[in-house]
Amino acid sequence: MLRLSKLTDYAVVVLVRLDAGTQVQTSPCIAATTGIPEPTVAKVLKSLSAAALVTSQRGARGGYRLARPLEDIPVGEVIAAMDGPITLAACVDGSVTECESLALCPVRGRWDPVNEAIQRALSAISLADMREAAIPAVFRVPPDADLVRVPRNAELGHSNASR
Amino acid sequence: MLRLSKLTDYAVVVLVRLDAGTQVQTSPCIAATTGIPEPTVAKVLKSLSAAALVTSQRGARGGYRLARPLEDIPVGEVIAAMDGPITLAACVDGSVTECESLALCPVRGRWDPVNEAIQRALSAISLADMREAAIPAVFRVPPDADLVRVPRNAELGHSNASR
DNA sequence: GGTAACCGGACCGTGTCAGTCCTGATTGAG
DNA sequence: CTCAATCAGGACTGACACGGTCCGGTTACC
Ligand code: FES
Ligand code: FES
Repeated sequence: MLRLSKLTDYAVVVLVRLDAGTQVQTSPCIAATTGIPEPTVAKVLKSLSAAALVTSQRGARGGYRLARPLEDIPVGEVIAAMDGPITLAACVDGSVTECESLALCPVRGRWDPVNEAIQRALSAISLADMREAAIPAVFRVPPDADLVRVPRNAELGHSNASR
Repeated sequence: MLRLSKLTDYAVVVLVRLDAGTQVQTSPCIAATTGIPEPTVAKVLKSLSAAALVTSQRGARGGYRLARPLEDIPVGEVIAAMDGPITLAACVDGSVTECESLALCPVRGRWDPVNEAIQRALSAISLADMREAAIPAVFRVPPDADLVRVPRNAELGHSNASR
């Protein structure tokens, strides 16, 4: 259904959450304030760090910090960081691979304009646009509260309640 | 990787192929001229028929025909016919379902503008645009040749040669 | 009536993905 | 100096959607 992976959605949530405050934030802290399971948050942060969207501080009192302001992060870049490059079909860009019966395919390489249009649309929207849009104040996290360190064994209450 | 399903790619191939000639074409015939396995072609045609993109003629000497000229078929409609409605995340449009921890999600419903941008990009490109683009003449199928009926047990030679 | 083609399902192997866990490497705090 | 907190990177597993195939039934031409 042309659906992006759930990890990408989490990445946007984490990045927006990371925007509050200038201090580094640990993955357990982010997990607690977003409701996402902690191992998953760690995984997302690692991918984001590999893509240079966040900077990491190792060691005790370490954590993550935004590498760039949200305004400079197009949503397409987040998708590319999590799900790999945006390629609708197997035969876009210069990749000649994959398509086995490419000698017969009449639309060989014809997905390129479509792919390009999507990439352009995804580059025009930044994470700030997604944050700025009208969100009920209830959902907003206070910028300075909840930034206290939470112990690793904090009760999150999301263990097996959903499914 | 934001990749669309292979069936959708096949659908575009089949639709472009169906544009040649005004007569109805059977699925074995299309399968032979495109190199796609015949049962798969039948499945694609069925989905396309359900979406009213092609019209079907039952009975002997039956087959499929384009319901509209290629110019009037945006590629987004084909994707919607094959992969369902275009919904990047689970929470777009009015669907409040799926998102379990929606009370915490800070980007609730914020994928809507992104989704909309993609839909607009996908609606602006028609199948004719994908066909018209420069395709080497070698890959073009002669418009009137190969339109002869092929028996169902024709040797296609794609059984296990590729993998 | 026979035959050729579509119709609408069900069916199953395979591959990808979400989620978890474990073992290091690094750095600040005590 | 020692320890604990935290990130880094990979391996592993179960769930699930997807690609692909097949079957009985129906419709229309010959
Ligand atoms: S889909 Fe790649 S050549 Fe046809
Ligand atoms: S992804 Fe749907 S509410 Fe967050």
